[in-house]
This record gives sequence, C-alpha cells and structure tokens, in this order.
Amino acid sequence: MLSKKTKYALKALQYLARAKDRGPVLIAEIASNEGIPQKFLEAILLELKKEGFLESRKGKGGGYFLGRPPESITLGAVVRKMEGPLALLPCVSQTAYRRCDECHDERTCGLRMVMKDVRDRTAEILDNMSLTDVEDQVREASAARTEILDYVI
Amino acid sequence: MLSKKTKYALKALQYLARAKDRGPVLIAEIASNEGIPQKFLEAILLELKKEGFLESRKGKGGGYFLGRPPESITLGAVVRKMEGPLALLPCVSQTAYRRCDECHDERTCGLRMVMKDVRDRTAEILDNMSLTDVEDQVREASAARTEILDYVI
DNA sequence: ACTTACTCTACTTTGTTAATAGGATAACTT
DNA sequence: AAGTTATCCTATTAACAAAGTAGAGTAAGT
Repeated sequence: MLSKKTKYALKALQYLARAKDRGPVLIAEIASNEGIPQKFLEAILLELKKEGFLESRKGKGGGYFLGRPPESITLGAVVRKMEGPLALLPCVSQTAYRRCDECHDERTCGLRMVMKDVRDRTAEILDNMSLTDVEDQVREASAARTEILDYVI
Repeated sequence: MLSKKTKYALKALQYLARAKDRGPVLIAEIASNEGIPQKFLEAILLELKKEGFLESRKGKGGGYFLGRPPESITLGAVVRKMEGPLALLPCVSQTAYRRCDECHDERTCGLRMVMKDVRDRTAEILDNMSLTDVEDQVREASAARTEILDYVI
C-alpha cells in the first residue's frame, strides 16, 4: 500500500496540474479541497518542490504551482520520490539495488525472477503515466459515463 | 517492498516444496540453510500452518511439511496472507476493499484507475505463479545458463 | 510597517517490523 | 515411565516509520 503521504502528494500534483493556468494556488485551498491536513501538506509540497516538481511564491498572491510541464511528471517519479523503489525486493530495484543478504545465488533465485517481472510491469505503467495522461483518462471515463447515461435516458 | 517476514515465508515454502519427498523438515534446517533467524521463522511457519499452507509433526522425526500440493500454493496467496492486499490503494483491493475517505468520486478518480491497472497486473502474475512454477522457472534458467557455458567452452 | 503565505525546526503519538527469551505441550524412544 | 526431541505459545523489546501538530522564522507584496 502507498502511504498517505504519497497519496496526498499525487492528489496535490493532480490538483495543481488542473489549476496550471490559474497561477499560484494556496496550500489551504488544496488541503481543503482534497481533504488533506494542511500542516502535513505543507511538508509534502516542500519536499516536492525540492525535487523540482513544484515551485512556489511567498506573500500575497503567492502559493504553489507546477515546476515542470504536467506531461513531464510521471506517477512513477513521484511514487519513487515519496515512497521509495517500486520493486518488492531490493535485489530487483533499478533505482536502489541492494543484494538480499540471505540469498545464495541471485541468478537462480526464483523469487527474484518473479518479482523482477512484477517490478517491470509496474514501472511500465507508472513511468509512462504523466499527470496529463491521468487527466485525459479521467475525461475519457467521464465522457463514456455520460454517453451511457444519454443512452439510458 | 515486501517485509522480511513475507520474504522468509516465501523462502521457507520454496524450501519445503523442494524437500517435499523427504518427509518433515526441521525448523533449524530451514533457518540455517536460508539464513533466517530461527525463532522468527518458528512464528512464521506457525502462521503459515494456521492458513493451511503447512502441516507439522512434533517430537523426534517431526518437523514441517507442505499442507497442500505445491502447485496449489500461489505466491499471491502467500503474499496476501503475510503482507496484506496486493493493491497500492485500499479502493482498488479485491480482497480488502475500503473507500478512500478523501476521495470525492471513486468513479472519476484518475489515481484509482491507474492503481487498479497496477493491481490487476500484479495479481495476474502472482496469482498464476505456484511454488511448482517458481521451481520450474529456476530449472529453466539454470539449464539456459549451462547451455551458454557449454557454448562458451 | 503590515499582512500574507510559504519555510523550517522540533516534537508527539501511534503503529509496525524484526526480532529474542523462556516455558508449555505433544510425540516418539528406550 | 522417563527422557529426549521438536513444535507451540506468551510476553517483551528495540528500533524505526507513519501521520500528524505546534510555533516561530522568512520572504514578498501593498
């Protein structure tokens, strides 16, 4: 399971992607609209800023906004930053490889082969899914729902 | 990442799958061969027994052995038992669904759609991978390695 | 100067992970 | 029946991470 911190980070980024033409957005606005504790969100946004995902302005008219175009921010990058490696075992992580100390021979570890497969598929999905892609999916899904409703009515 | 507990459980089950024609195996043997703290492993095996994956006999000649045929024990089932749901968000878990309290509308949550996809692919791999399948994969990989060596020599 | 809003440090609470210690119980052997 | 073997069970622990909270500091606009 993703931690709440990671989920909050993703929600906030999506919010800011949707608001990208409105200028800086207040932490308070994101917090209240997305149901995130404000103080906790402050820390999260700061972390995202340090990574370059976000920028901010202080004082009146200030707030947070995307630091890079939304199509260049992938869920994979965000999850890795907040949660750590996608892999289920250290020995199959691309970004944070570590040997399993109990393992005799990595090359013939069955568990490793399976978990590598899981990691690769997860990475394939998350690394190819940008904030823009997510919004597009939402729009498609909403459109499909509306069509169904039209048909029913 | 999987917890060590889960990894130990999987290693122990694989060990017992390989030893399935040798009768009961001592906790101490598994612990020393797989590099697992013995007392910790005791608790893990007990848990696996309660779930029906294992059976045991006490006293001399006793030990642990598989409670079901190895082809019927999937990595998915073991991971779910030891680690909890495969899903990255509670709202996409098949086995332990729970609403995300901050979420406005589950049907149009972009995050949910993506994470459902990740869950489904993970489940597809792990639920179709039995202890026997893992061993078969290992054998295949070893055979391939040997062929390459033969070729090189 | 005043207000606004992000920034930073420190702390708390709660829960989980990864064990360890020690005795109880069951089964087999002699 | 006594002794040995090996699992079973309860309790405790240290270390760490998750999910916040409190409060003062700093930069920017009016």
